[in-house]
Formats: sequence, structure tokens, C-alpha cells
Amino acid sequence: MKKRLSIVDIANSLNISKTTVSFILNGRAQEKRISDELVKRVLQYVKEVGYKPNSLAKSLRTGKSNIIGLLVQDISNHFFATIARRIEDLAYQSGYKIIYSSTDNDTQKTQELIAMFRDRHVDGYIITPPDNIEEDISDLIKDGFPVVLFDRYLPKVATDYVVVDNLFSTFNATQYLIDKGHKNIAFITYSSIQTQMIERLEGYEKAMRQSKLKPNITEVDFHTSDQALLKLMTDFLESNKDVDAILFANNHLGKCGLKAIRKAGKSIPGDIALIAFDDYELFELYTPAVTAIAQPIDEIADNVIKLLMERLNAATPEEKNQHITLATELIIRDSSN
Amino acid sequence: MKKRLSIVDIANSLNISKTTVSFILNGRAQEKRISDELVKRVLQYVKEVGYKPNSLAKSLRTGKSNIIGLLVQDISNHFFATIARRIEDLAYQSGYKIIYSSTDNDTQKTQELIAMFRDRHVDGYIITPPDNIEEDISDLIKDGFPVVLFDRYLPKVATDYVVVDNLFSTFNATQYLIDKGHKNIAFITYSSIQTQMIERLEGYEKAMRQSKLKPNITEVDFHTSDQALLKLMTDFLESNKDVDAILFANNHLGKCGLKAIRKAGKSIPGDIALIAFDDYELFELYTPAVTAIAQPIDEIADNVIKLLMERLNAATPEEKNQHITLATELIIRDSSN
DNA sequence: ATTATCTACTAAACCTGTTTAGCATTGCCT
DNA sequence: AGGCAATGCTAAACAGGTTTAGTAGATAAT
Repeated sequence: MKKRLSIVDIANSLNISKTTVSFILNGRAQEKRISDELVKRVLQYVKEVGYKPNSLAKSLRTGKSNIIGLLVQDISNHFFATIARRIEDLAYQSGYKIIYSSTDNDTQKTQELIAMFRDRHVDGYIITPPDNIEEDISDLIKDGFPVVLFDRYLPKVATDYVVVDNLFSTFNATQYLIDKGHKNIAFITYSSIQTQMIERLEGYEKAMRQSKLKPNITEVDFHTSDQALLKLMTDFLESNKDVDAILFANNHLGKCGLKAIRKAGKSIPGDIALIAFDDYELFELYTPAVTAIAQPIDEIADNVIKLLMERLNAATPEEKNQHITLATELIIRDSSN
Repeated sequence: MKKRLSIVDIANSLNISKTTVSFILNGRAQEKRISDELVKRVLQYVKEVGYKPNSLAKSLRTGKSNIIGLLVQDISNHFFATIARRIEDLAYQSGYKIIYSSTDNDTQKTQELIAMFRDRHVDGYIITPPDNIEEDISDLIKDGFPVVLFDRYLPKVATDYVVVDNLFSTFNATQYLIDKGHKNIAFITYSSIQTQMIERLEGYEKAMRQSKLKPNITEVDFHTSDQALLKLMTDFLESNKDVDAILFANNHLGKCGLKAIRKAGKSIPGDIALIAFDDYELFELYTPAVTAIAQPIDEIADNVIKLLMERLNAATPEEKNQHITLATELIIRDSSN
């Protein structure tokens, strides 16, 4: 195990000061009036021996790490995994690395993760915030760290965020079902105080109210296991025989709902029409295909990174916050038109 | 932005040396004969003011980081995302954090990521190695870093790994198709020199050979876009009308194959039988459900972490390498039995 | 000739911990 | 009384960079 070269080794080999090496490697040669000849010699030598500065030492001194902390709700969820992947790629292109971790919508875990990120001196944060995390995020912002939220936002926290037009999306989807003649449209969602969930609920309620239909809302706990969820949905179908359409508030619920409907032997959209929030290969390939509200995954990732980069590159902390709301697309797949 | 407390601040506040504080916080008080009374006083104060050591400084000095680097092929792939998620949880329980990133099966990107991980002083590596990465990984091992591979291994590199019994899995799946009376069984895979892909191919070939059937193998490039893949599969179906069963070498190919078959209007398993490597909610819920070779995701993650932890906790580098091969399960779903 | 300015660097402090080597005091033994 | 060990703690070096303040020598201005 040969020891890694340090900046001192480089300086000694060239009989110059490590200060000079540091200036040259950080592109401050001109500013510091280092002769072009020496610059060339140092760069040449550094390349030759493959010297790479120790970035821990660098971060320790500068407080910068070129690392972005990404906290998503659950990296094994297709929606978040795809966004995370794209964010990773984009950040990489701008010279940033990503550290990501799943919050599991668990406040304490998220607090610990934020503490860990802070501790590792990450330069910026991208977060899908769980409940009751307002204070921790406000602290980050107060301490000058760029923070971009996505998927949902925190009404009490002033920061940048990227979301979709949830209210209109479910309103529109519900209206679509109503237009197709459905009367007993159920909405299955998580009981959550998160903005995206609240807005999805409101969109549904608004459409139902406008058409003077009676809402049928089921709220399940976020931490319900898949098995319990399946049972719950099965029971729901059993005791709501009159329901002729269901709108699911996210992809996971949609997936479980699909399983339950399949188990119950009902046909889609004959017996029961379905719309799921978040599109999914599953919904596309399912027979017959499931109508879904597709979120613009690439656009979300692009905007998140754009906002974060703007803040990272800003000389002075930007006072104004940017709120980006993207449109979703209702992908109609039921062939019974 | 109030400045973070440093160990010097603590030492000064208590009028003692920072050495003493460091010893106490690292549980070396007894060994260093620090009086119980002082230990109590320091711990009390540290807790009171909420001092947390700067782990960059710590890592710089000790060379340890309590971070594990995880390199998966593609975090947006369900198989890897689920394993990554579980590895994250398990590592967390052992006091380790995870940094992960996608290699995209790109050698150069992987080299850069390994360099970055090294640079950030990660304590151990979990990797799904791309091609031509033998040297970089050997270097890691030579330099004493614990490395565990999974999903595939590198025949020329002596290290721990966790894989599944790929050869038997495809042999068994092919045999199943043969037993059901299929004669023209095609195998669609990536052209890859990675062990898992080679073994899957061999399993298929072995079963075909034993039954004296003619193999029909299509190898596609790993970096083929989804769109191109779909076209390719569609063309394949078009020009291989006699094929009555297809075995796909991984979940992504299976997914695209499913799309192509659907587009071609063929029925499963009536017109054509399918088996995909890797199970998937999609395959379970697809109508009619798709038979699949399910990898034991949790077990893979558990064993990977187990091996890594053993190495991390070992006082001296273990010479012997452990190779764990797990069984897959053929989940039969075609109802035409 | 003296002073000011510019050029091309560099010594030393700094970031925040850990670790090594060592020091003052007390107690014990002979 | 003198030597030795144990006790309880600390100064300084170290990890590997960046940054501040400054210096030696050449040239230009007065």
C-alpha cells in the first residue's frame, strides 16, 4: 500500500512552496502572478505522478465539498428512483456529486440524515420533506445553505421548490371520470398533512362538489404494510360494491389497488374504472392499460437542479424564492371510449 | 449563522486540554486514566451544549469515515433500487452510512466514482462491477479496503461476493418451457462478458443442448435505448414467427419484450410463452401474469452486508474470500397448465 | 542615490480533530 | 532520603490542504 502523494510531496519534488502548488492547482496562478513557465511545470508534474488533492482536507479548510445531499422519501419507489437518477446525472455534469438517502417519511431519521449531511459539509440540499421538519429546514436556510424542496413544500418555510399542479391534476382526473358517466367515484389516499396529498384530495373534492356528487374518501396510514394495504383495499371493494371508479393518490396505492381489484376478479374499466397518480410501466402494460396522471419526471429533476445550481453559483444569497409548478398529463388508456 | 463549536471551545470552556476532551469522547478515558469526575463533567457539558465533533477533521486524521460506498449499475432499476434500499437500512443499523451512485456499466464513470469514494475515505465498498474494472478493484483490495461484489463477480479478482445460481436458474427455466412442450425457445440477452450474463446464457444453452433443441440467441448491446430495444424486439418477433417461447436475461429486457409482444398483439402464453429473469410487480400483475425467475433480494442484501461487516470488524485482513451463491425461485404464473 | 512599485514567490497560520510523548504530583518501598 | 511507579493530565505534532501576510529582488520614478 504505497502512500498517497500529498501537496507537500509535490512541492518538495519541485523545490517550491506548497502554497505555490495550491495556487496553481486552484487556478489562481494569474491572480497570484505565478510565472507561466512554473505553472506549466507544476501542472505537467502533477499530471505525470497523478496527484489528486485530498478533498477531506480541502473541505475541512474551505467548508465546501462539491457534494449535494439528496433526501427522497424512498429510493426503492420508481418515481423517486428515476428522479434521483436524473438528478445524479445532471449534478455530475456540473461537477457535483450526490449523496442520497431515504427518509422513509420519518422525521427523526430525516433529522439525523440532515445532521449527517451538515457534518459532511454538503454544499446544498434537495429534499422531499416529511412532516414536522420545518424547524430543521429553516435552520439550514438560516445558516445559508441552498435548499430546494420537491414533490411537496412546506408552507411555513420560505425556500425554492418544484412541485406539480396536484389540485388541478386530481380535479381534472375526477372530472374525466365524471364525464365518462361515473357517479360513485372513490378517492384512496394517505392520511397526510403534506401539501401534495392535501392538494390531491382537494382537487378530487372540488370536482365532486361541482358535480354535486358525494365524495367517498379513504385515508390510510403511511406506514401501512403492503399486505395490510391489500387487505384494506379488498375490504374496501367488498363493502363498497356501488363504487364504479377509484382515483388513487399515488403510485403505490394504485399498485396495491390494482392487486386488490385483480384478486376480487373485477374487470377494468368495465366493473370499475381506475386512475392512478404517477404513471408507471405497470400501468401502461397492464391489460387493459390503466389511466394515470403522469408527472413530468425529467422536468422535475431538471428544474430542481437548475434552482439549486442558481443558488450555489450566486455570489450573495438570493432573497427571493422560486416556486415552480409543473403540469401533469392525464394519460388516458381505458379503451372503452 | 452561529459558528459551530469545536473541541477547542469545549476545552477552553472547561479549562482543560482538548486532548483530554478527545480522549473522553472517544471512550479512552479509563485507558488514559482520566478521573471519573472529570469524565462526567465533560460528557455533561458536551451534551448540554450539543457539541458534535467535525467528522471531516476526524476522517482526515484517522482515515476512517464510517461510510460505505455502494456502486450499483442503475439505481432507477427496481432490482438495484430495492437492494440498495435494504443495504442502506442494514448499514445504518450498524452505524454506517451509505453513499451510492450508479455506474451505468460505464468503466470510466466507475473509475471516477471509485476515486471519489477513496478520496472521501469510505471504509468499504459494495460494487456491481462493470467490464474492465479488474485493475481498479484489485488496487482497492491490495490497499486493504474491504470490497464485496454482488450480482456478478470478477473471475480474476480474489474477493468476497454474493451472486445467485444463474446457470441453474436459466437451465431450470428453459427446462420448464421444454417440459411444457415448447420447441422454439429463444433467449434474449445483453452481449456481455459479465459472469451473471454468461452463466444465464450457458444455462439456457445447456438445457437446449440436452433436449437437442436448436438455440436461438439474440444479444443486444447494453446501451441500446428503450426505443431501439422495442423496435429490435418487434423486428425479432416479426422475423421469428416460429418462436413459441422467449426467455429474457433480465428484467429490463423482459419489460421491453412484454411491450413488443403487446404491440404485436400476441397473447401470452397462448401465442408465445415468456419467462423473465428478475421478478417484478409488473410481471405479477400483468394479465396473464408472467412467469419469472425471482432473485432473493433481501437475502442478497443481507449477505452483502454480512460479508462487509465481517471484514470491517476484522482485526487483521481476512485472507480467505467468501463466495455466496443463493438460489432463485421460478415463479410460475402462466395459468395454461 | 533613494524610494516606490511590481514581480514572483513563500512562511506560517488556519481548519478541527487524534495521537504521541511527556510532565508534575503523590504514594510506596527500601 | 532517594528511587520508582502510578496517577491525571497536557503540549505539540500531525492529517493535508487553503489563505493571509509578507519578503527578496528587479525595475521605475523622484
